[in-house]
Amino acid sequence: MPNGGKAEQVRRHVLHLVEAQLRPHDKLPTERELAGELAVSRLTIRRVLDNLERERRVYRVQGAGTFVREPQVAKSLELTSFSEDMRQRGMVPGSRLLTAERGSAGAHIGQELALSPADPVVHIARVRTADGEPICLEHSYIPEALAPGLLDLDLEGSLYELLSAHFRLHLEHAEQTIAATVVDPDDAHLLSVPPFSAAFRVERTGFDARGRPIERAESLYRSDRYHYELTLYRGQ
Amino acid sequence: MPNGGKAEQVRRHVLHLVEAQLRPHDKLPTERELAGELAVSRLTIRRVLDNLERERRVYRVQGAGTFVREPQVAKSLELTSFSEDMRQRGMVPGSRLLTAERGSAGAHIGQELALSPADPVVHIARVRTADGEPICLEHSYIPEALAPGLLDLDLEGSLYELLSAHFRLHLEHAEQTIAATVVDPDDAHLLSVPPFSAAFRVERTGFDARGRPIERAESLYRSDRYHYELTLYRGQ
DNA sequence: TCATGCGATTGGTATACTCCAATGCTGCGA
DNA sequence: TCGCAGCATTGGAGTATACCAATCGCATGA
Repeated sequence: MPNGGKAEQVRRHVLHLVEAQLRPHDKLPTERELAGELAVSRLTIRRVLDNLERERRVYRVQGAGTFVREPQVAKSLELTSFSEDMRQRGMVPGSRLLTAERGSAGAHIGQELALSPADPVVHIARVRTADGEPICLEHSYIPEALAPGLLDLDLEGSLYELLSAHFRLHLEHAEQTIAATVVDPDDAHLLSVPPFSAAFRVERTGFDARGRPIERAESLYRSDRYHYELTLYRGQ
Repeated sequence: MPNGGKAEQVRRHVLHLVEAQLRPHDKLPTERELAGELAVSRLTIRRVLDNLERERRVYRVQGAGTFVREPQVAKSLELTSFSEDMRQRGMVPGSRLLTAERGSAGAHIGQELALSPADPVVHIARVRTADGEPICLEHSYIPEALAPGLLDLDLEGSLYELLSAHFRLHLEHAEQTIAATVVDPDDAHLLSVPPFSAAFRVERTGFDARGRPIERAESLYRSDRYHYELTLYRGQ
């Protein structure tokens, strides 16, 4: 048996139906039929369909059947790096390094990163670009103790990929606030937009799986070239 | 049996442990122990724990056990009505009705609601308030065929609760885009902010469980009194 | 003293079975 | 022709059982 468990095979079979054979609102075979065709128990079928239902690929109506769901236009919001995000939008990510220096955390950043104000942090300021055009002005702060020698690496690419590959720091979740604002003249120049244009101010603290703060980022996004698209769901 | 099924009882029991008895990273009883104590089968326990794991209340390590997860600070972004949202922030929601009229959908709104441009829609414009202060200027469009007589109801409260209670229209998910903008003088007056202040422009199409568009809403939120706070997770 | 490996424990996967509850079709009767 | 009762179908919930796979502690031997 080269491929995974039965559930995995069932999943592939059903997904093939959903993606290639059927259209939205078409009815899938009944659970009992699937169990018979694929020679697995109905409970296994149900576990697979439970997952597909959670992933919003199908919906179920008791007494009626299981049906193919209308495909989503926008993905639900997930944690991605700027680089990933831009690649998904079909653009080539890049950045121009403005600042890369060692300093003490200070009260504000120290608070966010659970450090004392005197602890050393690495401060990186970059203009992030997509297809060469400025999109975002980003200040990142990383505890130096977690990433010694970070300043000697190439900081033009994805910071997260760097932290993951060189320091085994894997971002698992982030807390983020998003506000609307207007850009002041200095920042406007860096972003190549007129002064007082509309922009997003995004403040993010990133954590690893153990709940340790890894990074604080404070960014300014042009609103004319960047907006959020997301799908929201009713909780429970 | 006044309360729900066994799974529901098990869930309450385990949730009590997680919230009141144990601390983060403490070990829950094993699945077999829980099954014995609560006199249900292990499979029922597992279904409950599967759900709690998805909700990030617990985490599991094969061969080791199930453990209480570190509590989340901010909730992940979920679909809520303006009224719910404001109540969660500890404020009293309200609204001032500006417009409530019947009209034809037109090309743009028709497109979003999957109607032809001539189909009738109800257009409701309101200033949404929190503790009496304007927060958001909102234009809502609802297909009249789905909610006949909507205009005769009290439109000062939650529109979603109205649609749910009177027309069995239950919002299940929404696709939303968020942009940063500045408010023009007319809208600034309605929101009691200076002209050209920063604001969010939110455009949302809401769907029911079958994927039918139910509502289109185009809103303008003051940024000085409203911002997004959310927790993001790495996908898969 | 330290490493190795074995075995008990714990979650992961799969099966077969039973009964319940919502849906929706069919046909009968007014 | 219309409405409704009844029944087959379909997903929902629960049980008992078996075996697999990762983990961890303990005992044994170098």
